[in-house]
Amino acid sequence: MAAATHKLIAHAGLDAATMAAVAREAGFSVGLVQHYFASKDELLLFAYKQMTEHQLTRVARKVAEGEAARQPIRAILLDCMPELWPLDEARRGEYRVAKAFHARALDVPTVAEVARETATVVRGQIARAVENGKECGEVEVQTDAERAALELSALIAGLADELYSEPVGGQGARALIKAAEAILEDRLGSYFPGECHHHDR
Amino acid sequence: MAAATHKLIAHAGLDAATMAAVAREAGFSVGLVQHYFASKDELLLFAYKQMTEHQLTRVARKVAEGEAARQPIRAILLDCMPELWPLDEARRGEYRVAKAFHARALDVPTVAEVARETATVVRGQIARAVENGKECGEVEVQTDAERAALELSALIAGLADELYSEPVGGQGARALIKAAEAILEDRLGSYFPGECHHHDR
DNA sequence: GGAATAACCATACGAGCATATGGCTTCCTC
DNA sequence: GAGGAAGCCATATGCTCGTATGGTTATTCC
Repeated sequence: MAAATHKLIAHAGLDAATMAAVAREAGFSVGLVQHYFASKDELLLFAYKQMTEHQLTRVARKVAEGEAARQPIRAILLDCMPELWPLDEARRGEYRVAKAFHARALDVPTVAEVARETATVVRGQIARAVENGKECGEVEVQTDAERAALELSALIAGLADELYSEPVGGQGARALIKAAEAILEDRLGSYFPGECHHHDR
Repeated sequence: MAAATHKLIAHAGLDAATMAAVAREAGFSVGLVQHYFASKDELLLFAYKQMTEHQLTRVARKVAEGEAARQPIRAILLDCMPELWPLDEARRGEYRVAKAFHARALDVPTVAEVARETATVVRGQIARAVENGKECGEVEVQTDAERAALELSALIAGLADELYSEPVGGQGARALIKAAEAILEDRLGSYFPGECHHHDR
């Protein structure tokens, strides 16, 4: 049911996600949707929460993989961040849903709460990565981790917007993606200039 | 009339900007609004266009002032960019309106066109500033101006999001603004490391 | 000065929506 | 096997919205 909601919003915006449309898309009746969700707001909020959870889970898995492979933190971050970019149709859909809810967050406090929370989590994880980088020698010790996390998370979000405007698959899109990746790499390089000095045991 | 629309959207979101509400807010009848705008879409698009025009005009004035005062390009950019940040109630309102339309742009091509165009203008102006910086010695000649503009515009947009989440006026807000300004200053510093070598005549 | 054009209004209409209501079935559980 | 909860549905209700309609009052221009 949340999947149907996601699909509708991704395809035609929040306004298209009516109770009737969700029910039809999910193959149920309107009444059943009401049976599980007391109101439309509840349904939307649930769908939104679930999507952000999925995103964060994917990122967490990538982090775990990177750590298992003993990759430097810089490389792990470089691998994770484009997970939030609209690089294929699935992630373009997520981007659209996220944007729709960001607008809704301006007026609906419960949505704003979720948006704020996920943003805080992302920034916190980046900040922790920078702190870890200090310990293992990738990051200079005087670096302000919070400030770095602020810049990096802002940059990711901003680049996502720029990337979305170019339709996927074209040559212009490929060039843009290259540019965005290069920017991210550069910026990560400026915050993580060193080599990890930990040795495999 | 566009002002009334702006006010409503800024205060309560796109959904609150109904024909009746706009008419009431502007002190006219619904019929008169219809007389000037063939459809609601037309009204919304006009209001959006006008707002972006206002923003770009303000920026252009700041640029002109900075050039008249022979300020270095880096300083002019540092002065202009926060113009798009939600630093006071007026600009918070503009931010909300812009966000609402960005979401709408996902589904309405005419809105997407305007959003895309203004984004292109902003990026183009930054790129031109970088090119100018090369000529006067502030920027290293091998710098990729398009890439720099991409990063800077993404950074501004991303930082705007981060800034908005903190309510204005608090101490947390002031700290965040400081941090955002510091980041922007740093980044401008990395793209504009030199001094202008032009002399006053 | 008269006709056409523009400014301006109240109200009607019809569609779409969220939600409420009252039901029917299935499946546990005591 | 009675009964009650949970799964499931069709339809009614009432509201809000964009737009259509048919006007009246100014203004302008020949």
